[in-house]
Amino acid sequence: MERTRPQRADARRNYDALLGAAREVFAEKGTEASLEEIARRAGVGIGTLYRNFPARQDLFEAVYVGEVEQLCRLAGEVADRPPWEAMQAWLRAFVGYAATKRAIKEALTMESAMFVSCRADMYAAGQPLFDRAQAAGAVRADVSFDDVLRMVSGITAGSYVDDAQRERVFAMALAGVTATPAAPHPA
Amino acid sequence: MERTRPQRADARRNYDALLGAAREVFAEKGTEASLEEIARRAGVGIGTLYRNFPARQDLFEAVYVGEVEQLCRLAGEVADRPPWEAMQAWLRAFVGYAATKRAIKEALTMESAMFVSCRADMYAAGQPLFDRAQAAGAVRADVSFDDVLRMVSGITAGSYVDDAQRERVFAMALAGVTATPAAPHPA
DNA sequence: GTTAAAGTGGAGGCACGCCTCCACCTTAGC
DNA sequence: GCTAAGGTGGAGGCGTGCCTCCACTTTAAC
Repeated sequence: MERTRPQRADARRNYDALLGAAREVFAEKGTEASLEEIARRAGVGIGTLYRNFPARQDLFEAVYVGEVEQLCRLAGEVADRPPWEAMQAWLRAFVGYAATKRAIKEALTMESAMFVSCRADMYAAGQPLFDRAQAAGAVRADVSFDDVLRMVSGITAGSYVDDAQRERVFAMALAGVTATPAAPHPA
Repeated sequence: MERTRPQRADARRNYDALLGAAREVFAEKGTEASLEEIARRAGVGIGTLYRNFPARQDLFEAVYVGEVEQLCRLAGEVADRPPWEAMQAWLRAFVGYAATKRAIKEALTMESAMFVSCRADMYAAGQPLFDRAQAAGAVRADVSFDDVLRMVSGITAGSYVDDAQRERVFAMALAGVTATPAAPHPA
């Protein structure tokens, strides 16, 4: 955000390459991914990575901030759609961001100042959509926004046979968000 | 199963200690946990671990086999309860086994012969409960047993504020299993 | 008690990731 | 073109995990 970027052209190119590589690698391997692999993939030396991002946390935060900003923006864009449709669209975006895909579960419990603040922004953006959907009766009354977000992260981080299954499972879980609390006991 | 156990008393003690430690450590750290930590926690040398379990896979399988057997046994025990109640009880047990808790997601896609066979046993045990619940109308018709298992593993592997939230989220997701496919669009 | 078979455990070689440091290369301003 | 400030990248020290190997210890059979 207010991170001072390197000035020289090559420096800036490297900075961007690192960010891109980090986005990819974090998406594939989670927060614990090797920094050397990120540097390799960005085509820069490990020293350059450390010059730009002294700690692993700094790199991950730089990626994460971008994702969160997009998510916040999206919340505004879908606000004029019907409550449940808007909520669903936002949740889909929430799981869609590659950088957070494998790391988002871990991110939900990280403690650094920037994480706490980003999480607050993200929740602030999504919560109104949730409240509206709940008020409209599209979401059961006994769950919180946080519950839904964690459920969705867990499901997304899981492994599936193919994307169709992932989508099917996601839809099934979403149905649980809308369903009435007491599960039916037919038979 | 037909694994030949060490004969000497101390050897057997060590074998059991290793299995117990592995169960704990795999539960906490997933399949990639450090074998040296397992040996440390079992109070034996790393050499002893390798004598009993030449490959990481062997150790994990030894733990996993035990869990799967219990799960298969349980399927028989709950079979006389109402369809949905039985299914639910079994799913709870499925997520409850500590050893697989963090590792189960990974285990679902492992390729070794023993994994494939264990998975087959586990599915064979759970599938009838599922089919019965589906036939009774307690489970929506457009999902498979595999879908549900993967959803449940994903949710279980997630992180939560406390156990109450984990339970709440699990229940919410289960409601999705029973709900009708078409999500309501009120308002 | 003796003894040989069984079992032990940790040192050590290897690989890899973390992070620091600095000799060298690039850039931009002149 | 020249040059110094800015930037680079990888060698190297450290830690940790993997796995092997074998001198030593323990067991149990006699």
